[in-house]
Amino acid sequence: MTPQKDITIYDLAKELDLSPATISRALKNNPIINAATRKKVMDLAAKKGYRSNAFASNLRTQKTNTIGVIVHELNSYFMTAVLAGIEEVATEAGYDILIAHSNETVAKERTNAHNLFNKRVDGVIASLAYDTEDLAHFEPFIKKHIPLLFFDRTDNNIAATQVVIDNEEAGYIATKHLLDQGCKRIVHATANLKRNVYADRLTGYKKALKKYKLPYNEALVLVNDFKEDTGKLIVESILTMKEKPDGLFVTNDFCSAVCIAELKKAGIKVPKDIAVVGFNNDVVSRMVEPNITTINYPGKLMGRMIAERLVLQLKTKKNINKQEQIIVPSELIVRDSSKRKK
Amino acid sequence: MTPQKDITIYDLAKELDLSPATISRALKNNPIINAATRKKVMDLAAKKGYRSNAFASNLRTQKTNTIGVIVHELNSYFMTAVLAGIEEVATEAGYDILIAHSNETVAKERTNAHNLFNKRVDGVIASLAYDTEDLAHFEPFIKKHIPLLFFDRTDNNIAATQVVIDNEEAGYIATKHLLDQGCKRIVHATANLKRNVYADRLTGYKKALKKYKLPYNEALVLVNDFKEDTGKLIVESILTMKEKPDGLFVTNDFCSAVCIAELKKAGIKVPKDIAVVGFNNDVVSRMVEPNITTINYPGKLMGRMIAERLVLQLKTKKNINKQEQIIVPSELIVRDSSKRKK
DNA sequence: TATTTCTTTGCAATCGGTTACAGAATCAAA
DNA sequence: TTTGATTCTGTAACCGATTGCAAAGAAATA
Repeated sequence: MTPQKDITIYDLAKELDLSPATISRALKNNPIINAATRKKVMDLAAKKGYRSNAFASNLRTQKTNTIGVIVHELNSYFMTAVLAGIEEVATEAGYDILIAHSNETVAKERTNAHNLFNKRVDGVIASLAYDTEDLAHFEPFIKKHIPLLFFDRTDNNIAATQVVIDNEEAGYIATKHLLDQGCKRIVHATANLKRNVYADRLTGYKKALKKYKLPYNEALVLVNDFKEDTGKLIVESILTMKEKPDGLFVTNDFCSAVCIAELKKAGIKVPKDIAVVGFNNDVVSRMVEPNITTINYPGKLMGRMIAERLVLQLKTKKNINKQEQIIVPSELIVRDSSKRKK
Repeated sequence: MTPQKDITIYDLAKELDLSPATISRALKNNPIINAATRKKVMDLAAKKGYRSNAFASNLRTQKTNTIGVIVHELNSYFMTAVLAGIEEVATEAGYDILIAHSNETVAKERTNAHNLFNKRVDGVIASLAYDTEDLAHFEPFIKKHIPLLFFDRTDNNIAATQVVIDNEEAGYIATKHLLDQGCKRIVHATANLKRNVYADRLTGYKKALKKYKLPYNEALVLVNDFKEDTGKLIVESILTMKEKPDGLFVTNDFCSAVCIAELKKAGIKVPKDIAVVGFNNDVVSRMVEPNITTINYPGKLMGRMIAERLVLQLKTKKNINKQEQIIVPSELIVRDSSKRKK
């Protein structure tokens, strides 16, 4: 029971009395090789269970056919959808993907970036962590002209293609919806305003208020992270407000679900007393009672689009690390958590 | 703006007038190299931004320092916790991890296994997909004496270390809890009985009934997958039963959450009319109303344990692909969805 | 038959790091 | 001063696939 040894092109060459060069060419369907020879090689390779040694190949060709993906989290419907989209396109184009998750911390994001750089991925797709401010760890890719693209959580201070939704518009629509339901005092619970997504949604929120000629009140904007007990904190804040709000726009479905549970515990009716809108259309938004009104955005499509851009950049060597923004559509899905009018 | 060229040990060697061999040794902290020389090399390497070429190294050493992890899904708290545990231990031991998700299908699991095999990972940790029956795609690892370990979703027909909870015991405890709450007619909603986890939980369910001298009624066991609308189907089945059940044991928290929502829609009170117990202690179990009684099991610990075994096997070359079972503790967490007694 | 062209295959260098073995240099002991 | 041990560094082969160039053989043309 000794371990099975790997078959190399040299083994095949010896057995067929050909040179390794011919074997190599035959295996890659190089038309310069005689069809009969090619078939012989292929057959023997299959029979012997030959598999190409990627290291040798990568070393020689200086390519890895691998795309690195850095995500800020894994545990969400949106992210799973994005990954699925990326995978589809990448696989079709002959690339493997390498997933690294930064778990919402720059520290891990930095490590992941270094790792992928050392693994010499051919391209990188990333969504920034919660607290990333300095993007220096992405510079090496740019210096080496390795395609680097961002989706969802991005930053305008880096030369890269980005695939995003129009967060300002989404924030505007969500807020407008609450206003249309008759809300006059809307709490906006969101996260780190250094992240584009949250900053833009806040801008949209402000814009909607302005449109309805309502004053912007900073005290109604609650900035937190979205840890598990953040919902509790938000509701506590709400409960201590002298003038009670009648609307709540949370930029995260998980958190809005917790908020709803906490509000109910406190005897506040949703949507009667407070209408609630979340963000992301996560599965949880359809699980809690009442179902949560939310912003849906197409994860899979975003994944596909960004992977397509990347593959195109790799094939054409054009537009690599050029600042460019692609906006995909998002939509408001109205459910019971915000319905106050017929 | 030409892309930055990579620095190699040859570049460093030339600049320091040393041989590549010395550079290689110095960079790996080989004590045979004079401390002063080593420092010189290290300093220059840092200054020049040298990074080792893993392909060259892997090619020569026939090792990748990479562990492949195949998970059946990504989008759950449990899985994220397991991955975090694996990552901690792996990183500490100098291994990278490579995540592949099979999205609950054998087809992708097979592809992933082949991919990891071709990437020549040093070891593999896997949790089986929903419909995996034939395990042939894992055989290549065993043939090559590459450590292969399973967690959670496993199979007894393959020679591998497995880290699991005592699913039979968990099923027993969950059922017993419902019986203790006065339930007499308990529906067991579960999934593919070919998967150990579901089969064992059913055994536990049966055992509890027997203990309480209640008859086992096959009509009360509903086998489905756990797609998004499965909860709806389960509740529909329940609604059509002539004798209404008073207990529901679902082996998945997401699904049990949907069930609760659907039951409520149908005017059935939880836990008064039907007491519900889920499985996994997913975040959602604390989000829905009432909070769901569930079985908690330690994802991070499982991740750490299995990675520790793997690292040990890699270091010692012992116990590779030996059938062995490690059981980690699980516990019932009682919440409102099942509480009918004080 | 001689010459040219085309097809097919082989030679050998290359990618960058590792390591067994040899050899040089230093120092201590005889 | 010689010998032996010790410490440090270098030489060169190797891992396996790729590819520019040379060359052999076959076929076509003169």
